Amino acid sequence: MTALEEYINSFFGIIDPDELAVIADLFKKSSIRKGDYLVESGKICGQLSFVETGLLRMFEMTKDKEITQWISAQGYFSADLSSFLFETPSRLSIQAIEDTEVYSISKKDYLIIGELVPNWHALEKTFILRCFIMLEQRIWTHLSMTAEERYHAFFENNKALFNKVPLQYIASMLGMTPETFSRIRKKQFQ
Amino acid sequence: MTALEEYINSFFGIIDPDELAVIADLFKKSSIRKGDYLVESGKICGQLSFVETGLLRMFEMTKDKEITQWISAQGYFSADLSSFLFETPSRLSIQAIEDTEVYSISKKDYLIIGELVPNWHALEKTFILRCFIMLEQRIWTHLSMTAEERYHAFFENNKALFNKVPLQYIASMLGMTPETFSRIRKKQFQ
DNA sequence: CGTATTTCTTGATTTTTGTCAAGTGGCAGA
DNA sequence: TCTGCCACTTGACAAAAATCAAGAAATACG
Repeated sequence: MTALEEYINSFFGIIDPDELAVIADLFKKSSIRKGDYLVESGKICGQLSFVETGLLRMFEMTKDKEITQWISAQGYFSADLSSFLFETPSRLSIQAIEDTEVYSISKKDYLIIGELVPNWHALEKTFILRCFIMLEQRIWTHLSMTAEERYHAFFENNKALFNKVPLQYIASMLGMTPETFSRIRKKQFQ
Repeated sequence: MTALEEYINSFFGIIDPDELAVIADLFKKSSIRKGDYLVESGKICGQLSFVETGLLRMFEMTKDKEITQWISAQGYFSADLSSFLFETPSRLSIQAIEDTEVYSISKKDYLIIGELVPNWHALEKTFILRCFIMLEQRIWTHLSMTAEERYHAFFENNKALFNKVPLQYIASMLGMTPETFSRIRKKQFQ
């Protein structure tokens, strides 16, 4: 199984190998230079992408600052799901934190999958539902944990990110300032 | 259009009237006494329900307290979506805050819809995606707002709830203590 | 290399929020 | 009507987190 096929399997559920090959074939590889955008706020998110190498950051502007919503590393997908599926303007921007390679599928090709794979709607439902569950989990961390607890929970599951991503982005994604993040960090190592 | 049909339409998207009638017919009305449970944590959530009258509260236990995740009033659905769709044990409990009437569909009947309504999978996708978007919006309030701002944002859109729901539940749902909630409230009215 | 820029850290302080404890008021049931 | 819960409020205090300002470290780049 190729790397891309594994990524797809991990989000859409187990797929028949032949069908999986058909689906994977509709994804096209492309590169995004550090600082460039995969999706720009206000435009329609026209593709669903899986990260092969590099890092993507989803963020949204407030009046006075950017708020990072999510960071996608290898094996994760990146897209504004509601913009991609409903074809509405994206509120989020997606930018490459470093040079990044992605496998992307266009909306047109995404719709073709439905014709090629009999069981596609069930897989698609699984995919969206898994995204929903991830967000439920994340809301839970905000309702039940302090900033420090959110830090540790995230650190345990994403140690690799801490060497590669500007920490201010992780701080923002966890709902705290860079200063608070830095102080929690200091405590952790002394 | 019946009330139930309107509730369904508002979450699943516009549905052909004949199909809508077929779907609505699979929902059965039932009553839940104040304090009784629609879903119990650890068991599988076996139905998807729309509230006709009354109030339901979704909550989850931590070591030392209950955290309210959501309150469903008239027109809203209530279920542990991932438990209902994946048939996994529910982490949440759903309890009636007051005597409540719901229209519920069992998992068995829910699956039958797929056979009766050709376009059902698209509607179902819309439904889950809308739930996803609601959670995205909610995470945004935790990343970008203070407790006081969350209070006001919620108050503006849910004024009616404030007369009917024990305020401690709303406080919990917004991620603050009852005391903080009470103080913000006091400021609001003086 | 060295310099500029960005990112991260640290300290001092303020603001926000939580905790603990006591008190008020309503409301249901004996 | 009285009693005993609940839910809510309030005050005093503690803890958590944000802000502001300065400096250190890392990184990018000529």
